[in-house]
Formats: sequence, C-alpha cells, structure tokens
Amino acid sequence: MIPLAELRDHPERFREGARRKREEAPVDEILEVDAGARRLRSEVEAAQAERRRASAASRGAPSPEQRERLNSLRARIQEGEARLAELEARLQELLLYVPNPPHESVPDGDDERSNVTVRTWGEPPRFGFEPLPHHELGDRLGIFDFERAAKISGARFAVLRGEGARLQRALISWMLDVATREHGYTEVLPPYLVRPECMVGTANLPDKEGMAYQLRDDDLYLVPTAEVPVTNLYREEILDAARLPICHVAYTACFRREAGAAGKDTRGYVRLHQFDKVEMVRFVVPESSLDELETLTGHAEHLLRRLGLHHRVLLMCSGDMGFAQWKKYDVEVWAPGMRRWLEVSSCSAFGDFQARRANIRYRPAPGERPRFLHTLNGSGLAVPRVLDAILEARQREDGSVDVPEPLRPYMGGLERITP
RNA sequence: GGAGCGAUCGCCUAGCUGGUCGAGGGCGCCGCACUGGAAAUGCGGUAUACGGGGUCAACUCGUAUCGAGGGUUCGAAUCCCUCUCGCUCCGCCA
Repeated sequence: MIPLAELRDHPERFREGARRKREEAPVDEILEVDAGARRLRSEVEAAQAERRRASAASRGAPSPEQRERLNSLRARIQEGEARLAELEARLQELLLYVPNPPHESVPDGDDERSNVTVRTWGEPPRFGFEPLPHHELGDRLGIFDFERAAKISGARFAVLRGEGARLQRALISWMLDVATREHGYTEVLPPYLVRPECMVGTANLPDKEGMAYQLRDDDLYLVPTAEVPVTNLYREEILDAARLPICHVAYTACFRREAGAAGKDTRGYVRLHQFDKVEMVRFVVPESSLDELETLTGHAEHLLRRLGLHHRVLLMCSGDMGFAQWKKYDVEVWAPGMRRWLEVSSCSAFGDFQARRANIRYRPAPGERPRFLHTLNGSGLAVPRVLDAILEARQREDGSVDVPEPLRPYMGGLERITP
C-alpha cells in the first residue's frame, strides 16, 4: 500500500512507478475519489460539530423546534456518512492496486531480457560424457515417481522415493541450520493455511487473485510461500526498535496454482503445485533496508557456494519485478543437464509497502510516534530446483550422484546415491 | 458440533442505572525536581486517523475512533440487533 498523502502531492511518482513496472495504476481515479471524499468530509464534519454543540446546549430538554432541527441535522449527517463510507471504501480498494514504485537503482526494462547480471560464482561443471537432465537421472535412480504423483494428485505434483526423499529432507534441515547457526535467523514453523487479510498484507491479494489455492468451506488460503504467514506474524503490532532487525527463517510447503504457466516447465521437477521452500524474512528499520537486501541475498548465495553450485545473481529490471517489490534480486543456479539457469531464490525489499498493508510498525525510541518498518524476504532456497542442480552437477557417467559434502551428515554419512 | 464468557488508549484494567467520557487508574515510557550518581519518591506529560490553519516545523483548531456493521435517541463505550475474532468447558479426533 502506498501512502495516500504522497500520491495526492506527487501523483506523477506513482504514474511513473507503474509505467516502469509495465502495470496499471488507478492514480487519476484515486485523485478524483479522494477530492470528492475530502469535500464531503468537511461538510459532514461541520454538521457534526453543529449537532454536538446544539445537543449539548439543549441538554435534557430540547424544545420542539430544537428537536426538529436536530433531527434534520441527523438525517443530513447519516446520509453524508453513508456516502463518505462508500467513497472511502472505494479509495482503500483502489489504493490496493497501486504498485510499489521501483527504487531508482532498478534498471528500466520490459521483461527478463533487461535484467542485469550482477555477479556469477563458479564455473559450469565439465563432464567427460553427455550430462543428463535431472528427471532422467531421477528415473534411473528411482527417486522420482511422476506417474503415480499424477495418479493421486494430477500434473505438476511429484513423489520422491528413498534417497531422493531423504536428500530433500537433508537440504531443508541443512539450510535451516545454516540460517539459524550462521546467519542469525530465528526459526519459525508457521501454519500453512492463512486468512485473507494475511494475503492482502503481503500483497498476494487482491492483485494476484488466482495464484493461491483457496479452501471451499472456510475462508482460508493455502500458503503460496512462507513469506505470507511469517510476514504477518507481527501484523497490527508496534515493535520496540531494540528488537529490530527481526530475522526469521521458515520451512513450509508452498502451494501455487500456476494458472498462467500452462505448458511451461512441464517436464521434470521444476514447476510444481506443491514444493518445499525455506524462506528468510527480515523486519528492519527503514534506514538499513537496502543494505539488508544485500545481506539477505548474500545468505542465499552462501548456501549455493557451500554446495559448490555454479550460480549467478540478477538485478531484476522494473518490468520483471512484480507489484509489491521495491528492489529485487533473483539467484539462479546452473543446471548442466538441462543446460539452463533455474531460479532458486528471489530476494526482495518492499520498503514499507507490506508494512502499511499489514500495519506493522515500530517505535524508533521510547516516547516517539510509531513508524512503519520495512520488510524483506528471500528464498533460502527453493528446494526442488536445488535438488535438480545437485543431481545434474554431481552426476557420474554410471548415473550415480555424489552427495554434496555439507549434506552428508544429514544423510547418515551417505556419499553417493546409486541406481 | 454443543454451552458459556469476553473484545476499551503500547500493556493491564475502570466505566456499561445514556450527556459533565477521547474516556479514570496501574504499568511502561518521556521531562522536571530531589541525589555526588542512582534507586525510591514527588510533579507534569504520554493514542491514532483524517481534514482546516500554520515560517508546512514546532504548534493549533475541527471531526472521527471504546472489535466491526446496523438500530433506538436531541445525544451511546454505555440500550437493542447482526457479524467477526478470542478464551473456557463438553463432545470428537491425531
């Protein structure tokens, strides 16, 4: 949510922000509704002030004439209030559709072609043979079962078996341990079902309606990412500045309808309706927001370095970054079997955009007025694609796969998965 | 699923025989006094939103806000209705 007062004073900033993001923003309609609401509000307030005075003056025993006048005042006030409530509801609704303008360091561009590679780590692994894509490796190792997944749940679901399931579990545990032990995060294990206001708080609603699974009999959504429950942990709260930054890491399964992705990534363990992800969320003071984004991105990269996986960091251009983000980096890992980059983390700074929606504030110092804090989040990491990269990058000619060093303790010391 | 209780200012709480209640008390916090310094104590201050005025800062005026919405009334935190949320007990279940 963007501040109305700022939009009123500088509408061009938000028009420009939306233009850069290649999105629509109902700026003119907001200005119009706002102007009307303001006019009406002063009228209603004047009438209320009059009623208040008159009612107090005639306290206890209003004369018939006074009574009549007050009754007509009440009618006017009620009518005005009703119309005002409509206008304000409309205004609030419209404000939810104004995108967060990108930070000035965000490059302009239409789509992913304008993203900027800020750094690359490592080299693509070399093989003395033709490396296989992970789904073929997985078949040979017997760790994927897409056919039965489809039988029980449909397309874009996966069943992992044996060492595959174990490897996934190892990745989750290891990533949580690195985040908590080395990067200073506090682990939380949140609910997978959330109320609609949480989805609005993180801006997964109303703009991205249709992305999340909704329950039929209860007004709840299945979380599309841990970002939603974790960010909303402190909704409607005023936090002590001394507590900031608050850093949480959470593992959850994530559920996405992938409605707009028909035909995309249909092969392999890449794009699923349900997948595991470890997510980092930071609540910070506004001043440190963009530094925090670098820190957060660094944490995601660190995991890939430890796994020895070739990866790169992209600064998202304005047209490719999404409605709520202020600035965003994607971290992509190289999958040599498929010969393509896989997005395994998306690290975003939101400014106070989410904090306004979820009403998360902090008190800078005792006695001072509360301010909105800033939120950030980033994957650390999306598990399936990391697993893909591991399989593909660490495969041998005989179809076996070396378990990366850091994960071995989590696999009972297992060094290699063999067919 | 059944029964009951509750929702007030950062936190806890009073008010609920309708006006003097934006709202008392305590805690916390801020300032001052006292002190060598501190504790204790005393005094004062301490909500948010929107709008008007303003050297657009301090500040000041107005209006609203006692879970939400509606009703009764000249006037509602206080009375009535609906809803939401939370808690407790019973049932059920892992």
